[in-house]
Amino acid sequence: MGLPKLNRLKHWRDFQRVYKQGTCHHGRYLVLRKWSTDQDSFGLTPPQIGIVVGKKVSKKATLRNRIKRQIRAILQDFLPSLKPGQKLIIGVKPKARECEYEHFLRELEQLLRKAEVLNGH
RNA sequence: AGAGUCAGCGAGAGAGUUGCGGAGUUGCUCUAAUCGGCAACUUUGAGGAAAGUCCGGACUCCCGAAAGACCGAACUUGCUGGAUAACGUCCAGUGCGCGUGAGCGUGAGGAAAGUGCCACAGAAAAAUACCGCCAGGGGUGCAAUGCUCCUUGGUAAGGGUGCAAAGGUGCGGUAAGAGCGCACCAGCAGCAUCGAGAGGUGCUGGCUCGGUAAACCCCAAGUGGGAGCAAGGUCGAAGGGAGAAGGGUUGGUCUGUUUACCCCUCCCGUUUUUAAGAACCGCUUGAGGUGUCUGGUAACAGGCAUCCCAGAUAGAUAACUCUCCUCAGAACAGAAUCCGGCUUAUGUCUGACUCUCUCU
RNA sequence: GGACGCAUAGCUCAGUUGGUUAGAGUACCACGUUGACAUCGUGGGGGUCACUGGUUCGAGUCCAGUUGCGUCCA
Repeated sequence: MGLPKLNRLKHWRDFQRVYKQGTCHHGRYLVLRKWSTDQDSFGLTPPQIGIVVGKKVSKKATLRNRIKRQIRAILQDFLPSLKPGQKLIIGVKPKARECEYEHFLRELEQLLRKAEVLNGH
């Protein structure tokens, strides 16, 4: 994982919680799911992000890994500006098979703004 | 120049910025202490197939008195010899087949131990006589040694059928024919010889025998069976569910009232069990790489020197920029306990060799 | 990661020890029945037996490899 350990979403239960209770924002190639813990409480955990690339995107493990890495690399830049206490899942749609790095960059920026996850907006 | 065969290297290289996994050192922090957390530095970080899971092992647990010997069953393998921990793998050789050739392929034991099957067609699918050919006998009619009919026997030349028809071709021979005889070829048996063996070569003999064993089977060799690192083991015990017996208490039911008994709820500790989750071990020093020498045609083995080279657990290699190489820049593709193979997917380059054409 | 199973008509499935032209139901089409439709009856079309190679005279079936889909195991 290109992300620091603190910012990874690991537990199976956390994923379930985000899927059931979180809000959903669709893009063209990506899906962003968000679930915020009590925003007022001061148990400020850092933002945790998980990336999901299903087998429907591609059968090849190398291609799936490549997409994950590219998304992680983009998230590097956004990490400092994320609000704490949030859990995010980024899903990849099958259309993203032929996508380049720049596509992901634009799309992610849009989604993050839409979901109001960023600080100072 | 074109077409082709075989073998091998390597899996773009270097620099910078941001960022991640492991290991080590130092500092800070936490704690009674260890563990842990953070930061800095150093070092290291996917493959030739990591893949398919098709074989063979190592390792672990279960079954088993034990897995030491023999027998049987079941399964696997199948030219010969060797290599190996083992193998369905590899090396060398033999036979057969393909190719003009370099070379390539080979599931290649036994059908003369037995059983089954060989549809349709055909007389017959393993010893058979339908048509035919020939001979003997009889009947009928005619001038007839001939024709026609019946019957007995001989025959495997010819016909047609079929994937396949009883060794093939030619000559002789015969009533007609036939390995009945001869020559050559093929096959079988025996002997001699060469070879470690599969087999090769030569001579002699009698004249014969369909195919199928990726049908059952026979022979030879091998394997205790089953599950697989999500195997298996250790630590810890906060909280949850269920059952058992015990104690306490509240409320309800019952009663005119009280006590005892019974049912449900709650609490307490004891014990058994279950599900889910977490931590650690297994977890990487190995039938290990690299270099060199020796033995061997080779696969490979042995000696010496040297090196330590991923160990993650929602799972680490990315993004951007520049330079070199190139006409242009890359294909197939991601370790998950570890090895030896096989198979499949694939881009580039180098060398050797073969054939064809053209020129000198 | 490991252990298994399946693939036959548009769909759901048969297909015994290899054998002649691979079947059934449903769906589709045509005709009949009806004033018309449904039901019903008759007939018809539709198959790379997942793919590739081998054994065999002959493979849906036997053998080997490939592809796709699915199940189970802490």
